[in-house]
Amino acid sequence: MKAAKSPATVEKTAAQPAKKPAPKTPRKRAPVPPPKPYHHGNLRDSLLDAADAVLLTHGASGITLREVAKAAGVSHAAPYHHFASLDDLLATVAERGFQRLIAALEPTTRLTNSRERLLQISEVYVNCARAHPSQFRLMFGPLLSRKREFPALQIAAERSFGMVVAAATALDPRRGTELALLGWSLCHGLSHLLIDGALEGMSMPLPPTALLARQLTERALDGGG
Amino acid sequence: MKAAKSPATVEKTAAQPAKKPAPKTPRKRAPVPPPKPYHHGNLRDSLLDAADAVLLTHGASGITLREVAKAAGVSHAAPYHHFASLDDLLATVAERGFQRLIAALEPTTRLTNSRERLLQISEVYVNCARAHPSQFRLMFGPLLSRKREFPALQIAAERSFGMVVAAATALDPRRGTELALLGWSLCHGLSHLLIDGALEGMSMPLPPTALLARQLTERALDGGG
DNA sequence: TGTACATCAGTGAACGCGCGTTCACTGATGTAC
DNA sequence: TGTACATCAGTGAACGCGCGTTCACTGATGTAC
Repeated sequence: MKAAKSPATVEKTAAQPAKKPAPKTPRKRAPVPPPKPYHHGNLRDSLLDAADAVLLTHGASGITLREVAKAAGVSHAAPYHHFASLDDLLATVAERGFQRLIAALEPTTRLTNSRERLLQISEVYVNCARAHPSQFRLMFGPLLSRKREFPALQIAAERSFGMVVAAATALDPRRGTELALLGWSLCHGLSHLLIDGALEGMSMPLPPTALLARQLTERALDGGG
Repeated sequence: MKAAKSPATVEKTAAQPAKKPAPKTPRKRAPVPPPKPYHHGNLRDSLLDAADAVLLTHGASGITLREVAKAAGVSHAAPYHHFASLDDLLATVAERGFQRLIAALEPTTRLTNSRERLLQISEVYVNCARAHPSQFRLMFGPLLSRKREFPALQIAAERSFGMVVAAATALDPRRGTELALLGWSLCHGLSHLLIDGALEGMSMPLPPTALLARQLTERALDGGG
């Protein structure tokens, strides 16, 4: 890239002495138009980050190829050099969601108290869903049923569920799978009810949402009725 | 309505003696082109039924005003004489979904054993979701967060949750709401995991899906760990 | 170090499509007289 | 019972829009010599 081509640079070096010196602050605030190289360097990752941002701002239904490309600052045809299709991109976004969940669950593997481990997994799971609701919906959306077409998504999804099974099996070696499914269903349902607004305006006393996951899981472990 | 207007009736009574008797089967299979009156009579309900059918055949993402109108056999502008917008129609479809759930739950109210009542509610809930997965997704979709705009939807949703609360309160008068939320979350999450295909190909032994709801709820009531 | 050239990774125009919604219209219905 | 007329409930054309995807292109990069 030849810097001399930029008009802003030319103005600053050659033409500056001829100008009146007064208004220099606005010039310094935006010194040079963004470098904006023709080749992006790491557009694939940038597109995935942009997709996360679009999920936050536009919701799960507002995520389109064109919107993601716009958020990444490239033309809407550029993503096709990195993803075969919109579904391919979305499956990768979903996969990263599961990887984010796995990373958030990772600290719980160091807990030796199996019961506490399961309780913390519950908290993490629901907090994750509440922090990234649209990504959560995408992770369990229509693409999950087609996970055979997206092996990386399948592996990440299985691995995250495997962490729940491992904790449940540590607590109950004989019926760990069933206990895992109980805990997973409970947290998954609570997450959905919370992020879908099903509980809002229900005119009934509920504990603070931040405590719900632990509280309900405790009750399920201790016996509810 | 005047019965004499129907051509089918006329054929059967007056014109029958004059006809040759041989080929009567093809005539009777498709006796007359459909009456297709200009005025439908009960298009509003027909559109709602058509929407249910579209949900079954095209899934939750395939339900559009035009598709519903086509399924009902009318032009795509006709629904606007009965619904203010697509969202208005969809909110009514979702409301009918909750009403269907309420109707399915109704027999459980006659059970005197509170524990058995809660167990059957679990079964009915998950079976309902599995029987009508797309409708289930619509019921808890984006419109539910906007239930203030659709009072009938809000009332139906609250009433269905109220049935769970009533059963849970009968079992545990002190902490009924919490128990209801536990049971509801558990069944809601299990429903989602089942209909979204999250459990498929998970390479782990699971009990038959028809038994899962009761089994997991039993374990939550008795204590899981 | 320079040059020719293949390859990569962008651009922007264009494609066809289905969507929700609006509009002027028209056929059917119900009612007052 | 007939007739005039307002109202209702359809039709079909048209609107603008955003979508995923394709295409010919071009600027940038890397490599062989």
